[in-house]
Amino acid sequence: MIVGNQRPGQYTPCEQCPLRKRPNLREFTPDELEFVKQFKMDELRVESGASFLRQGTSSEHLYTVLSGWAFRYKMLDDGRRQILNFALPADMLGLQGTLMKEMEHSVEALTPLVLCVFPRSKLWDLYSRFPSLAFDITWLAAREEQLTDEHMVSLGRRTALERTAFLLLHLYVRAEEAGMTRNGTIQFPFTQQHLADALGMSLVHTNKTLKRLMATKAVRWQDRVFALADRSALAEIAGDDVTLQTGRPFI
Amino acid sequence: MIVGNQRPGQYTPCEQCPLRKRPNLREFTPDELEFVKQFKMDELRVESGASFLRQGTSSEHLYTVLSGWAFRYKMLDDGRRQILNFALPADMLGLQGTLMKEMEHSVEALTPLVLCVFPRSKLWDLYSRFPSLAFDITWLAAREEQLTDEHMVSLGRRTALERTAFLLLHLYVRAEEAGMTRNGTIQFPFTQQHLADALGMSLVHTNKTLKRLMATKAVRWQDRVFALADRSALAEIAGDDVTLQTGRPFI
DNA sequence: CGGGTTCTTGACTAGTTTCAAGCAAAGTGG
DNA sequence: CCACTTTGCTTGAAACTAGTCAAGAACCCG
Repeated sequence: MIVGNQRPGQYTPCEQCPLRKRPNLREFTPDELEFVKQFKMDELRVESGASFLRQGTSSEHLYTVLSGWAFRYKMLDDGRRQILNFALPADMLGLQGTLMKEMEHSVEALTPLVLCVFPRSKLWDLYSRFPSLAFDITWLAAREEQLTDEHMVSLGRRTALERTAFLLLHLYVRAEEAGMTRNGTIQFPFTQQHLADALGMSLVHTNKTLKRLMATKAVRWQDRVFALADRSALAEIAGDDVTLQTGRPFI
Repeated sequence: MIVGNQRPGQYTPCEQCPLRKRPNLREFTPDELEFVKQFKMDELRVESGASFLRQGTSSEHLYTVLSGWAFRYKMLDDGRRQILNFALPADMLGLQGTLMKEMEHSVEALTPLVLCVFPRSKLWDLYSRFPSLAFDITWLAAREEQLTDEHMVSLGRRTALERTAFLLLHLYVRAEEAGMTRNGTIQFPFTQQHLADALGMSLVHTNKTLKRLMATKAVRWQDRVFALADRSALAEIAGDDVTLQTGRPFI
């Protein structure tokens, strides 16, 4: 695990934040931008496969994903793992660890990850001086819950095929919003084991379900490249289409 | 469904809020109390079985449970239901509906329910003038997510017996914190169908799993009365004990 | 005293996991 | 540069878990 900013030359100033250019994100006022600029204390690069937040520890920092993929997960004592959600650029991580006594989940990088680091100590300052930003943080927390609620329906009540279709569609749509797709195609960085741990199924059954799904021609997924061939067919199989909140904030 | 305060004589002024007496809850400052008092616009009584928040609608209000049980749930088109979480006194409901365009889940009363009603329109006021309360709302959102994360592990990775044991223990502990238990005993207001929908299992299988669990003598549950006979045995079966955050806020 | 809801049980079926083995691609080290 | 190992994907068979169907018992309410 790499701690701290290893390449100071590549530090991204908030004025030039690449996330700012994305259409779906709400604008900062000049005041907010000025505050966020000094709220950001560092940039952290994490190599893929490293867990930079761990269940049972308290985190001094709050993070926003600048680039790359991560996932939140929980482990049981005997090694069973449940992936709770994936994190993409503009998503916030570690809020629980700064508000609560300790984190109850871990976060691992799926790809090389660049994170903006915010100190817990200035969070109070943010809440006092920028209620609009405080609002945004609450919004992000509520959205994260909305995503996990939806995933919970999959785990509890959708069939293996439905839930696999739904998760792939969900991830595709989020990646699309993050501008990571090209011609209905995206490089998914996870393995079938990750998918299995997210879907609450065994690896073998996930593999067979994936085959079954690909037999419908709605999607293709080979060599880590995923192609959404027929969205409405996939949504049909999933039993529901995926819509994301528009005009979302980030910090 | 009963709308508005039907019995004005029973309106609970915030100074005399019964939740305030509970040990685990954080205190308000006099200023905060004064604000909350005028933030509370009404008291709502809902009869059991009524859904007072519905997925697909936007809610003008935010609620805090004063007394009674409720549950958050989502329905699929064909009638499958997933219960996401239960709500007890001091829990906040409807935050998603006030922050987002619309609710993505519904909430139904399990018992006659009394709710404090807060208008969305004054939420901005709260964030501007009382950062401490804004912090509390974020805290409550983060906690709700923590609870659903844990439940998600159950649905995805715990066996039927483990997840049943865990949910019962979880509900008992929360009810205990809310002062609703007596001598290791509590009146649970839900049916096996509710439990099944929370556990992501069929009614029949839930019933059989419950029998199996009761055969261990760790718990008893008859005629809606639940008795935690041996907590450590139950925690052992669940694979994990339940601990709640201490010093929680409420509004 | 019905009629409805909830709980219970057994038998059967469908879905899922586990076990085991093989293959391909990528990475490692002499 | 070529064995060798590791990782990820794939497949079939057997064992187990959970769902569906069906029916009866217990209880509550009006």
